Amino acid sequence: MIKVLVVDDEPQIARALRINLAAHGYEVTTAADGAQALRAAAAVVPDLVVLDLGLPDMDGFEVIEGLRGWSKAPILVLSGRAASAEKIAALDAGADDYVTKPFDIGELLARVRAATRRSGPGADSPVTAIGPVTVDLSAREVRRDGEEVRLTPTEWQLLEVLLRNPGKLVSQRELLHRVWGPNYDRETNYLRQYMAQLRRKLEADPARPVHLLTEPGMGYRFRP
Amino acid sequence: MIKVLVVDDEPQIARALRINLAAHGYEVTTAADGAQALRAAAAVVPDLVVLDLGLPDMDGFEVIEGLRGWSKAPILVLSGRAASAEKIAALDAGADDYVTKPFDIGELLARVRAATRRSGPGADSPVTAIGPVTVDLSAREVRRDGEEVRLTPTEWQLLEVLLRNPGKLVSQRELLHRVWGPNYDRETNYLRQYMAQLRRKLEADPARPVHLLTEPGMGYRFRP
DNA sequence: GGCACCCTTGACGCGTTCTTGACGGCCGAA
DNA sequence: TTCGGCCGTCAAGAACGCGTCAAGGGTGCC
Repeated sequence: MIKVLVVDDEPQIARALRINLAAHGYEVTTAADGAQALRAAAAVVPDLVVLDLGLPDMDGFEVIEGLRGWSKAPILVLSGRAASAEKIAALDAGADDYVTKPFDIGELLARVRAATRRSGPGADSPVTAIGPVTVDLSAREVRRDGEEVRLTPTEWQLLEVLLRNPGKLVSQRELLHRVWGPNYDRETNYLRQYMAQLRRKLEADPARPVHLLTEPGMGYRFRP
Repeated sequence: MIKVLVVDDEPQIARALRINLAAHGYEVTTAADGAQALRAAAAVVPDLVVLDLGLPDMDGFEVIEGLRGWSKAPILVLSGRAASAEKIAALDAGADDYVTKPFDIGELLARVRAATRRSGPGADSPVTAIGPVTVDLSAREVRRDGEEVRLTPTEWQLLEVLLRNPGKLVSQRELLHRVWGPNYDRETNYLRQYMAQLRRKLEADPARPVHLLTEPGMGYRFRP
Protein backbone atom coordinates (compact mmCIF):
# COMPACT_ATOMS: atom_id res chain seq x y z
CA MET A 1 0.00 0.00 0.00
CA ILE A 2 1.30 3.41 -0.96
CA LYS A 3 1.63 5.70 2.03
CA VAL A 4 0.76 9.38 1.62
CA LEU A 5 1.33 12.11 4.17
CA VAL A 6 -1.09 15.05 3.85
CA VAL A 7 0.00 18.29 5.51
CA ASP A 8 -2.64 21.02 5.65
CA ASP A 9 -3.89 23.23 8.44
CA GLU A 10 -7.37 23.65 6.98
CA PRO A 11 -9.40 20.73 8.33
CA GLN A 12 -11.89 20.59 5.45
CA ILE A 13 -9.17 20.37 2.83
CA ALA A 14 -7.21 17.81 4.81
CA ARG A 15 -10.39 15.82 5.24
CA ALA A 16 -11.29 16.00 1.56
CA LEU A 17 -7.82 14.88 0.56
CA ARG A 18 -7.84 12.06 3.07
CA ILE A 19 -11.20 10.75 1.83
CA ASN A 20 -10.30 10.97 -1.84
CA LEU A 21 -6.88 9.42 -1.46
CA ALA A 22 -8.17 6.68 0.78
CA ALA A 23 -10.91 5.94 -1.75
CA HIS A 24 -8.21 5.35 -4.35
CA GLY A 25 -6.32 2.90 -2.25
CA TYR A 26 -3.73 5.05 -0.54
CA GLU A 27 -2.83 4.81 3.12
CA VAL A 28 -3.19 8.35 4.40
CA THR A 29 -1.66 10.13 7.38
CA THR A 30 -2.44 13.78 8.10
CA ALA A 31 -0.60 16.54 9.89
CA ALA A 32 -1.85 20.05 10.66
CA ASP A 33 1.44 21.91 11.04
CA GLY A 34 5.10 21.68 10.16
CA ALA A 35 6.32 20.14 13.37
CA GLN A 36 3.66 17.44 13.20
CA ALA A 37 4.53 16.88 9.57
CA LEU A 38 8.21 16.23 10.21
CA ARG A 39 7.43 13.98 13.14
CA ALA A 40 4.81 12.04 11.18
CA ALA A 41 7.16 11.70 8.22
CA ALA A 42 9.84 10.18 10.43
CA ALA A 43 7.29 7.82 11.94
CA VAL A 44 5.42 6.51 8.88
CA VAL A 45 8.08 7.10 6.17
CA PRO A 46 5.60 8.10 3.47
CA ASP A 47 6.00 7.34 -0.22
CA LEU A 48 4.62 10.75 -1.12
CA VAL A 49 3.90 14.01 0.68
CA VAL A 50 1.14 16.48 -0.17
CA LEU A 51 2.19 19.71 1.47
CA ASP A 52 0.33 22.98 1.94
CA LEU A 53 2.86 25.79 2.05
CA GLY A 54 0.78 28.00 4.35
CA LEU A 55 1.28 26.42 7.74
CA PRO A 56 0.69 28.10 11.09
CA ASP A 57 3.94 27.26 12.85
CA MET A 58 6.74 27.30 10.30
CA ASP A 59 7.54 28.22 6.74
CA GLY A 60 6.59 25.59 4.20
CA PHE A 61 10.07 25.73 2.72
CA GLU A 62 11.55 24.64 6.02
CA VAL A 63 9.32 21.60 5.90
CA ILE A 64 10.54 20.80 2.39
CA GLU A 65 14.14 21.10 3.48
CA GLY A 66 13.51 19.10 6.61
CA LEU A 67 12.07 16.29 4.54
CA ARG A 68 14.67 16.47 1.82
CA GLY A 69 17.33 16.10 4.45
CA TRP A 70 16.71 12.39 4.58
CA SER A 71 13.82 11.46 2.30
CA LYS A 72 13.57 11.27 -1.45
CA ALA A 73 9.80 10.79 -1.45
CA PRO A 74 8.05 13.05 -3.97
CA ILE A 75 6.67 16.26 -2.48
CA LEU A 76 3.56 17.73 -4.09
CA VAL A 77 3.05 21.30 -2.96
CA LEU A 78 -0.37 22.88 -2.57
CA SER A 79 -0.57 26.62 -2.30
CA GLY A 80 -3.00 29.50 -2.62
CA ARG A 81 -0.30 31.60 -4.19
CA ALA A 82 0.01 31.44 -7.95
CA ALA A 83 3.06 33.70 -8.22
CA SER A 84 5.81 32.20 -10.33
CA ALA A 85 8.51 33.20 -7.86
CA GLU A 86 6.83 31.15 -5.18
CA LYS A 87 6.55 28.15 -7.47
CA ILE A 88 10.17 28.39 -8.52
CA ALA A 89 11.36 28.68 -4.93
CA ALA A 90 9.35 25.65 -3.86
CA LEU A 91 10.45 23.51 -6.78
CA ASP A 92 14.09 24.44 -6.30
CA ALA A 93 13.84 23.76 -2.57
CA GLY A 94 13.08 20.15 -3.44
CA ALA A 95 9.40 19.95 -4.28
CA ASP A 96 8.41 17.78 -7.22
CA ASP A 97 5.18 19.47 -8.24
CA TYR A 98 3.21 22.60 -7.44
CA VAL A 99 -0.56 22.93 -7.63
CA THR A 100 -2.43 26.15 -6.91
CA LYS A 101 -5.67 26.26 -4.99
CA PRO A 102 -8.43 25.91 -5.83
CA PHE A 103 -7.49 22.66 -7.49
CA ASP A 104 -9.37 19.95 -9.27
CA ILE A 105 -9.28 16.83 -7.18
CA GLY A 106 -9.10 14.62 -10.24
CA GLU A 107 -6.05 16.48 -11.50
CA LEU A 108 -4.41 16.25 -8.10
CA LEU A 109 -4.95 12.52 -8.03
CA ALA A 110 -3.46 12.24 -11.51
CA ARG A 111 -0.41 14.16 -10.36
CA VAL A 112 -0.14 11.88 -7.36
CA ARG A 113 -0.25 8.90 -9.68
CA ALA A 114 2.40 10.42 -11.92
CA ALA A 115 4.67 11.12 -8.98
CA THR A 116 4.33 7.68 -7.42
CA ARG A 117 4.66 5.94 -10.77
CA ARG A 118 8.23 7.22 -11.06
CA SER A 119 9.53 6.32 -7.66
CA GLY A 120 7.57 3.11 -7.36
CA PRO A 121 8.96 0.49 -9.73
CA GLY A 122 12.19 2.28 -10.50
CA ALA A 123 13.47 2.18 -6.94
CA ASP A 124 16.03 -0.47 -6.18
CA SER A 125 15.54 -2.96 -3.39
CA PRO A 126 15.30 -1.05 -0.17
CA VAL A 127 16.93 -3.75 1.90
CA THR A 128 20.56 -3.35 2.81
CA ALA A 129 22.74 -6.16 4.06
CA ILE A 130 25.18 -5.50 6.89
CA GLY A 131 26.95 -8.74 7.49
CA PRO A 132 24.48 -11.01 9.30
CA VAL A 133 21.93 -8.20 9.47
CA THR A 134 19.39 -7.00 6.90
CA VAL A 135 17.91 -3.52 7.05
CA ASP A 136 14.70 -2.62 5.24
CA LEU A 137 14.50 1.14 5.29
CA SER A 138 11.01 1.49 3.82
CA ALA A 139 9.50 -1.14 6.10
CA ARG A 140 11.52 0.05 9.08
CA GLU A 141 12.63 -3.44 9.86
CA VAL A 142 15.92 -4.90 10.96
CA ARG A 143 16.57 -8.61 11.12
CA ARG A 144 19.60 -10.32 12.58
CA ASP A 145 19.81 -14.03 11.78
CA GLY A 146 16.08 -13.87 11.11
CA GLU A 147 15.37 -12.36 14.53
CA GLU A 148 13.79 -8.95 14.56
CA VAL A 149 15.89 -6.20 16.10
CA ARG A 150 14.23 -3.13 17.58
CA LEU A 151 15.66 0.32 16.91
CA THR A 152 14.57 3.53 18.59
CA PRO A 153 13.45 6.48 16.41
CA THR A 154 16.76 8.28 16.85
CA GLU A 155 18.71 5.16 15.96
CA TRP A 156 16.60 4.81 12.81
CA GLN A 157 17.25 8.33 11.66
CA LEU A 158 20.96 8.04 12.25
CA LEU A 159 21.18 4.70 10.48
CA GLU A 160 19.10 5.95 7.58
CA VAL A 161 21.34 8.92 6.91
CA LEU A 162 24.38 6.66 6.86
CA LEU A 163 22.77 3.97 4.71
CA ARG A 164 21.59 6.49 2.14
CA ASN A 165 25.20 7.51 1.58
CA PRO A 166 26.90 4.14 1.17
CA GLY A 167 30.65 4.37 1.21
CA LYS A 168 30.55 8.10 1.67
CA LEU A 169 31.84 9.90 4.68
CA VAL A 170 29.11 11.85 6.46
CA SER A 171 30.44 14.63 8.64
CA GLN A 172 29.39 14.84 12.25
CA ARG A 173 27.85 18.25 11.55
CA GLU A 174 25.64 16.80 8.88
CA LEU A 175 24.62 13.87 11.02
CA LEU A 176 23.73 16.13 13.91
CA HIS A 177 21.77 18.47 11.66
CA ARG A 178 19.82 15.71 9.99
CA VAL A 179 18.98 13.78 13.11
CA TRP A 180 18.72 16.38 15.86
CA GLY A 181 18.20 19.59 13.92
CA PRO A 182 20.14 22.61 12.71
CA ASN A 183 20.82 23.90 16.21
CA TYR A 184 23.02 20.96 17.09
CA ASP A 185 26.61 21.37 16.03
CA ARG A 186 28.90 20.27 18.80
CA GLU A 187 26.96 17.58 20.60
CA THR A 188 29.27 14.88 19.29
CA ASN A 189 28.62 12.90 22.44
CA TYR A 190 25.16 12.16 21.01
CA LEU A 191 26.80 10.60 18.00
CA ARG A 192 29.18 8.56 20.11
CA GLN A 193 26.30 7.35 22.23
CA TYR A 194 24.05 6.30 19.36
CA MET A 195 26.75 4.92 17.11
CA ALA A 196 27.73 2.66 19.98
CA GLN A 197 24.15 1.46 20.31
CA LEU A 198 23.83 0.85 16.57
CA ARG A 199 27.03 -1.13 16.59
CA ARG A 200 25.85 -3.20 19.52
CA LYS A 201 22.70 -4.03 17.59
CA LEU A 202 24.10 -4.41 14.09
CA GLU A 203 27.77 -5.29 14.13
CA ALA A 204 29.03 -8.81 14.66
CA ASP A 205 31.80 -7.48 16.90
CA PRO A 206 30.75 -4.05 18.21
CA ALA A 207 34.26 -3.33 19.45
CA ARG A 208 35.66 -3.85 15.95
CA PRO A 209 33.07 -2.38 13.60
CA VAL A 210 33.32 -3.40 9.96
CA HIS A 211 30.42 -1.49 8.45
CA LEU A 212 29.77 1.47 10.73
CA LEU A 213 33.15 3.12 10.73
CA THR A 214 34.55 6.10 12.56
CA GLU A 215 36.72 8.62 10.78
CA PRO A 216 38.33 10.39 13.72
CA GLY A 217 37.79 14.11 13.74
CA MET A 218 35.62 14.01 10.63
CA GLY A 219 32.52 11.86 10.81
CA TYR A 220 31.19 8.39 10.19
CA ARG A 221 30.91 6.12 7.19
CA PHE A 222 28.76 3.15 6.25
CA ARG A 223 30.69 0.56 4.27
CA PRO A 224 28.43 -2.01 2.57
CA MET B 1 25.41 17.80 -20.30
CA ILE B 2 21.70 17.20 -19.90
CA LYS B 3 19.92 16.61 -23.21
CA VAL B 4 16.44 18.07 -23.71
CA LEU B 5 14.12 17.42 -26.63
CA VAL B 6 11.68 20.25 -27.33
CA VAL B 7 8.62 19.35 -29.39
CA ASP B 8 6.47 22.26 -30.55
CA ASP B 9 5.03 23.23 -33.91
CA GLU B 10 4.99 26.96 -33.17
CA PRO B 11 8.41 28.22 -34.23
CA GLN B 12 8.52 31.18 -31.87
CA ILE B 13 7.79 29.04 -28.81
CA ALA B 14 10.25 26.38 -29.86
CA ARG B 15 12.85 29.06 -30.41
CA ALA B 16 12.22 30.71 -27.05
CA LEU B 17 12.51 27.39 -25.29
CA ARG B 18 15.66 26.49 -27.11
CA ILE B 19 17.34 29.77 -26.22
CA ASN B 20 16.34 29.69 -22.58
CA LEU B 21 17.28 26.07 -22.07
CA ALA B 22 20.58 26.46 -23.86
CA ALA B 23 21.36 29.52 -21.74
CA HIS B 24 20.98 27.34 -18.65
CA GLY B 25 23.39 24.72 -19.82
CA TYR B 26 21.12 22.20 -21.50
CA GLU B 27 21.80 20.57 -24.83
CA VAL B 28 18.65 21.19 -26.85
CA THR B 29 17.15 19.37 -29.82
CA THR B 30 13.89 20.55 -31.38
CA ALA B 31 11.17 18.82 -33.35
CA ALA B 32 8.13 20.41 -35.02
CA ASP B 33 5.78 17.45 -35.21
CA GLY B 34 5.15 14.04 -33.75
CA ALA B 35 6.99 12.01 -36.36
CA GLN B 36 10.08 14.19 -36.07
CA ALA B 37 9.83 13.99 -32.29
CA LEU B 38 9.89 10.22 -32.18
CA ARG B 39 12.73 10.08 -34.69
CA ALA B 40 14.76 12.68 -32.80
CA ALA B 41 14.15 10.94 -29.49
CA ALA B 42 15.51 7.70 -30.89
CA ALA B 43 18.53 9.51 -32.27
CA VAL B 44 19.63 11.69 -29.36
CA VAL B 45 18.12 9.73 -26.42
CA PRO B 46 17.13 12.82 -24.42
CA ASP B 47 17.16 13.05 -20.64
CA LEU B 48 13.95 15.06 -20.71
CA VAL B 49 11.21 15.88 -23.24
CA VAL B 50 9.20 19.10 -23.36
CA LEU B 51 6.15 18.24 -25.43
CA ASP B 52 3.40 20.43 -26.86
CA LEU B 53 0.24 18.40 -27.14
CA GLY B 54 -1.13 20.30 -30.13
CA LEU B 55 0.85 18.90 -33.01
CA PRO B 56 -0.13 19.03 -36.68
CA ASP B 57 0.41 15.43 -37.67
CA MET B 58 -0.59 13.27 -34.75
CA ASP B 59 -2.21 13.36 -31.36
CA GLY B 60 0.08 14.35 -28.52
CA PHE B 61 -0.97 11.29 -26.54
CA GLU B 62 0.38 9.04 -29.26
CA VAL B 63 3.73 10.75 -28.90
CA ILE B 64 3.70 10.15 -25.16
CA GLU B 65 2.90 6.50 -25.68
CA GLY B 66 5.49 6.20 -28.40
CA LEU B 67 8.14 7.57 -26.08
CA ARG B 68 7.03 5.60 -23.05
CA GLY B 69 7.35 2.44 -25.07
CA TRP B 70 11.10 2.47 -24.59
CA SER B 71 12.15 5.58 -22.66
CA LYS B 72 11.76 6.54 -19.02
CA ALA B 73 12.89 10.11 -19.55
CA PRO B 74 10.60 12.65 -17.86
CA ILE B 75 7.99 14.18 -20.19
CA LEU B 76 6.86 17.72 -19.45
CA VAL B 77 3.69 18.52 -21.35
CA LEU B 78 2.86 21.99 -22.63
CA SER B 79 -0.71 22.68 -23.69
CA GLY B 80 -3.10 25.49 -24.39
CA ARG B 81 -5.92 23.52 -22.88
CA ALA B 82 -6.49 23.98 -19.17
CA ALA B 83 -9.27 21.42 -18.84
CA SER B 84 -8.69 18.97 -16.04
CA ALA B 85 -9.75 16.02 -18.15
CA GLU B 86 -6.97 16.78 -20.60
CA LYS B 87 -4.39 17.06 -17.83
CA ILE B 88 -5.51 13.83 -16.24
CA ALA B 89 -5.36 12.01 -19.54
CA ALA B 90 -1.87 13.28 -20.31
CA LEU B 91 -0.51 12.48 -16.86
CA ASP B 92 -2.01 9.01 -16.90
CA ALA B 93 -0.66 8.40 -20.38
CA GLY B 94 2.84 8.76 -18.93
CA ALA B 95 3.56 12.47 -18.73
CA ASP B 96 5.37 13.69 -15.61
CA ASP B 97 4.15 17.26 -15.54
CA TYR B 98 1.62 19.45 -17.27
CA VAL B 99 1.96 23.20 -17.82
CA THR B 100 -0.70 25.32 -19.48
CA LYS B 101 0.10 28.09 -21.92
CA PRO B 102 0.80 30.86 -21.55
CA PHE B 103 3.48 29.81 -19.13
CA ASP B 104 6.15 31.64 -17.18
CA ILE B 105 9.54 30.64 -18.52
CA GLY B 106 11.11 30.77 -15.08
CA GLU B 107 8.54 28.37 -13.74
CA LEU B 108 9.04 26.04 -16.67
CA LEU B 109 12.76 25.99 -16.06
CA ALA B 110 12.17 25.23 -12.39
CA ARG B 111 9.94 22.32 -13.37
CA VAL B 112 12.62 21.11 -15.76
CA ARG B 113 15.14 21.25 -12.92
CA ALA B 114 12.79 19.38 -10.62
CA ALA B 115 12.21 16.68 -13.21
CA THR B 116 15.88 16.19 -14.06
CA ARG B 117 16.93 16.33 -10.41
CA ARG B 118 15.08 13.09 -9.76
CA SER B 119 16.53 11.03 -12.54
CA GLY B 120 19.82 12.87 -12.68
CA PRO B 121 22.19 11.89 -9.90
CA GLY B 122 23.03 8.41 -10.97
CA ALA B 123 26.66 9.26 -11.53
CA ASP B 124 29.01 8.80 -8.62
CA SER B 125 31.53 11.23 -7.35
CA PRO B 126 34.53 12.44 -9.30
CA VAL B 127 37.85 10.92 -8.41
CA THR B 128 41.30 12.33 -8.90
CA ALA B 129 44.12 10.03 -9.86
CA ILE B 130 47.61 10.52 -8.44
CA GLY B 131 49.72 7.82 -9.93
CA PRO B 132 48.71 4.56 -8.23
CA VAL B 133 46.43 6.45 -5.86
CA THR B 134 42.84 7.60 -6.33
CA VAL B 135 41.33 10.39 -4.27
CA ASP B 136 37.58 10.85 -3.93
CA LEU B 137 37.08 14.23 -2.33
CA SER B 138 33.31 14.06 -1.85
CA ALA B 139 33.37 10.59 -0.31
CA ARG B 140 36.55 11.42 1.59
CA GLU B 141 38.24 8.27 0.43
CA VAL B 142 41.78 7.50 -0.70
CA ARG B 143 42.76 4.20 -2.25
CA ARG B 144 46.24 3.02 -3.06
CA ASP B 145 46.33 -0.12 -5.20
CA GLY B 146 42.77 -0.73 -4.01
CA GLU B 147 43.77 -0.51 -0.35
CA GLU B 148 42.19 2.18 1.75
CA VAL B 149 44.52 4.86 3.00
CA ARG B 150 43.56 6.87 6.05
CA LEU B 151 44.18 10.58 6.22
CA THR B 152 43.83 12.76 9.30
CA PRO B 153 41.54 15.83 9.16
CA THR B 154 44.45 18.22 8.70
CA GLU B 155 45.90 16.11 5.92
CA TRP B 156 42.52 16.12 4.17
CA GLN B 157 42.19 19.88 4.31
CA LEU B 158 45.66 20.43 2.98
CA LEU B 159 45.20 17.90 0.18
CA GLU B 160 41.83 19.33 -0.74
CA VAL B 161 43.18 22.85 -1.21
CA LEU B 162 45.91 21.55 -3.49
CA LEU B 163 43.63 19.25 -5.49
CA ARG B 164 41.08 21.98 -6.07
CA ASN B 165 43.80 24.03 -7.76
CA PRO B 166 45.30 21.46 -10.12
CA GLY B 167 48.54 22.59 -11.69
CA LYS B 168 48.37 25.92 -9.93
CA LEU B 169 50.89 27.15 -7.42
CA VAL B 170 49.35 27.70 -4.00
CA SER B 171 51.35 30.02 -1.76
CA GLN B 172 52.35 29.02 1.73
CA ARG B 173 50.31 31.89 3.12
CA GLU B 174 47.18 30.67 1.42
CA LEU B 175 47.69 27.10 2.50
CA LEU B 176 48.23 28.15 6.09
CA HIS B 177 45.20 30.42 6.03
CA ARG B 178 42.90 27.82 4.54
CA VAL B 179 43.94 24.96 6.75
CA TRP B 180 44.92 26.55 10.04
CA GLY B 181 43.18 29.90 9.89
CA PRO B 182 43.96 33.53 9.18
CA ASN B 183 46.21 33.91 12.21
CA TYR B 184 48.81 31.55 10.83
CA ASP B 185 51.30 33.17 8.50
CA ARG B 186 54.80 31.97 9.31
CA GLU B 187 54.31 28.47 10.61
CA THR B 188 55.83 26.97 7.48
CA ASN B 189 57.08 24.10 9.60
CA TYR B 190 53.46 22.90 9.73
CA LEU B 191 53.44 22.72 5.94
CA ARG B 192 56.71 20.85 5.83
CA GLN B 193 55.42 18.41 8.42
CA TYR B 194 52.12 17.64 6.70
CA MET B 195 53.38 17.71 3.13
CA ALA B 196 55.88 15.06 4.15
CA GLN B 197 53.09 12.93 5.58
CA LEU B 198 50.96 13.33 2.46
CA ARG B 199 53.88 12.32 0.29
CA ARG B 200 54.52 9.28 2.44
CA LYS B 201 50.91 8.24 1.99
CA LEU B 202 50.35 9.23 -1.63
CA GLU B 203 53.59 9.34 -3.57
CA ALA B 204 55.26 6.25 -4.99
CA ASP B 205 58.65 7.60 -3.90
CA PRO B 206 58.12 10.13 -1.10
CA ALA B 207 61.67 11.39 -1.37
CA ARG B 208 61.16 12.25 -5.04
CA PRO B 209 57.63 13.58 -5.29
CA VAL B 210 56.04 13.69 -8.73
CA HIS B 211 52.63 15.15 -7.95
CA LEU B 212 52.99 17.07 -4.71
CA LEU B 213 55.73 19.49 -5.60
CA THR B 214 57.63 22.09 -3.60
CA GLU B 215 58.29 25.48 -5.10
CA PRO B 216 61.09 26.75 -2.87
CA GLY B 217 60.32 30.04 -1.23
CA MET B 218 56.86 30.21 -2.81
CA GLY B 219 54.53 27.38 -1.96
CA TYR B 220 53.32 24.01 -3.18
CA ARG B 221 51.74 22.68 -6.35
CA PHE B 222 49.68 19.65 -7.26
CA ARG B 223 50.54 18.26 -10.69
CA PRO B 224 47.91 15.80 -11.99
C1' DG C 1 1.54 5.31 41.24
C1' DG C 2 4.81 2.22 39.32
C1' DC C 3 7.21 0.68 35.37
C1' DA C 4 9.64 0.52 31.05
C1' DC C 5 11.70 2.87 27.49
C1' DC C 6 14.12 6.48 25.44
C1' DC C 7 16.75 10.71 25.34
C1' DT C 8 20.06 13.62 27.59
C1' DT C 9 24.17 14.63 30.21
C1' DG C 10 28.55 14.01 32.72
C1' DA C 11 32.92 11.74 33.56
C1' DC C 12 37.01 8.82 32.71
C1' DG C 13 40.77 6.23 30.25
C1' DC C 14 43.12 5.52 26.15
C1' DG C 15 44.80 5.98 21.59
C1' DT C 16 45.58 9.18 17.96
C1' DT C 17 46.58 13.61 16.21
C1' DC C 18 48.48 18.11 16.58
C1' DT C 19 51.93 21.15 17.99
C1' DT C 20 56.52 22.38 18.90
C1' DG C 21 61.44 22.21 18.89
C1' DA C 22 65.78 20.66 17.07
C1' DC C 23 69.07 18.78 13.59
C1' DG C 24 71.16 18.05 9.08
C1' DG C 25 71.39 18.64 3.99
C1' DC C 26 71.03 21.40 -0.14
C1' DC C 27 71.67 25.67 -2.66
C1' DG C 28 72.55 30.37 -3.78
C1' DA C 29 74.90 34.55 -2.22
C1' DA C 30 78.70 36.90 -0.16
C1' DT D 1 84.91 28.65 1.04
C1' DT D 2 81.74 30.19 4.31
C1' DC D 3 77.39 31.71 5.64
C1' DG D 4 72.39 32.10 5.83
C1' DG D 5 67.93 30.71 4.23
C1' DC D 6 64.92 27.06 3.22
C1' DC D 7 63.42 22.47 3.22
C1' DG D 8 62.91 17.54 4.81
C1' DT D 9 63.15 14.55 8.79
C1' DC D 10 62.82 12.90 13.48
C1' DA D 11 61.22 12.92 18.17
C1' DA D 12 58.44 14.10 22.32
C1' DG D 13 54.93 16.38 25.11
C1' DA D 14 50.40 18.41 24.86
C1' DA D 15 45.79 18.37 23.35
C1' DC D 16 42.03 16.37 21.38
C1' DG D 17 38.55 12.97 20.03
C1' DC D 18 36.48 8.59 20.69
C1' DG D 19 34.40 4.57 23.13
C1' DT D 20 32.44 3.32 27.30
C1' DC D 21 29.99 3.30 31.63
C1' DA D 22 26.66 5.33 34.57
C1' DA D 23 23.00 8.20 36.17
C1' DG D 24 19.17 11.63 35.80
C1' DG D 25 14.79 13.17 33.61
C1' DG D 26 10.91 12.89 30.63
C1' DT D 27 6.96 10.37 28.57
C1' DG D 28 3.60 6.91 27.71
C1' DC D 29 1.46 2.56 29.25
C1' DC D 30 -0.27 -0.67 32.50
